[in-house]
Amino acid sequence: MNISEAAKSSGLPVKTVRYYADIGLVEPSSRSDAGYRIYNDATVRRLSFIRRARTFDFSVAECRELMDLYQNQDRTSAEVKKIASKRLEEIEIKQKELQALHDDLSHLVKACRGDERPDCPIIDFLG
Amino acid sequence: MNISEAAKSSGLPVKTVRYYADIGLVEPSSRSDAGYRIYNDATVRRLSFIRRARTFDFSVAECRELMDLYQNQDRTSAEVKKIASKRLEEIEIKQKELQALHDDLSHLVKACRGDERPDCPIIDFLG
DNA sequence: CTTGACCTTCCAGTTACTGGAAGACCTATG
DNA sequence: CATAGGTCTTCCAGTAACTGGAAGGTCAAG
Repeated sequence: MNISEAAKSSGLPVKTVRYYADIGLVEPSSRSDAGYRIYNDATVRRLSFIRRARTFDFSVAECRELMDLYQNQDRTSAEVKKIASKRLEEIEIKQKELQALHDDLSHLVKACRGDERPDCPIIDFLG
Repeated sequence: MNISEAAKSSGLPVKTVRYYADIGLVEPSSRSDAGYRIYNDATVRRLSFIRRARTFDFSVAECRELMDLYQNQDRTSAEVKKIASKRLEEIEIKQKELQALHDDLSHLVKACRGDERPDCPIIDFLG
């Protein structure tokens, strides 16, 4: 598989696949004579793994950590759960912040008449 | 007010106040003979304005836009409401995504025993 | 053989800061 | 008046995770 096939198959942009190779996160299984990156099923699986983990908001550093666990036969599920739980906590904090943001802003938008006159509670609040 | 007082009063880090001056978002009202940035009540209000807007997830570019509206006497509340409403929609989309993320991940974390054994539904799912 | 799509590397830019170094300045104390 | 330590300045570099683009090599079809 060349890079565009691997990209399509893993659901990542080509640029990102190349980037992951550059930073040593997922290296191609080999190179063609012309220097083209070649991916096999295993490496594409890793790319998919990363893509999924990224949709879960795992940082690339955490992905690297997870990859190590993924490939390590001796790891315990406790190690994995620890990382995932930490991520979950962070997501929950984010959710609360976003909710507060939403409540305040929606309150202000509702209070703003949105007509031609310049007085507006959003601006009053912000200023 | 020197920069650290302005920072404290506006609730922003000193570095950020300096940064906002650099990018021309909020310039100090003047400079001392020694070149120190001097802020007055009006400029500090603008800093607070930006800080609030940023907590609402407005980008700096959007803050600039809001600042223009704020300082332009002829702006209508409709313009301001339009920008804020757009932002609110984005926040709602983000909330949905974050909720989905949370549901999936919490499901996995619950399903993972987190013990000494290597089998782990989180890894199974990601891989 | 040519055309056009695809591949390579490398460099720069994105967002909104943040950290740190080098050096000027300001304030308080002995 | 000297000095110590805190604050200010500018400038440079780095962050995260890509993304865009230029210059040039490669490959498959017609």
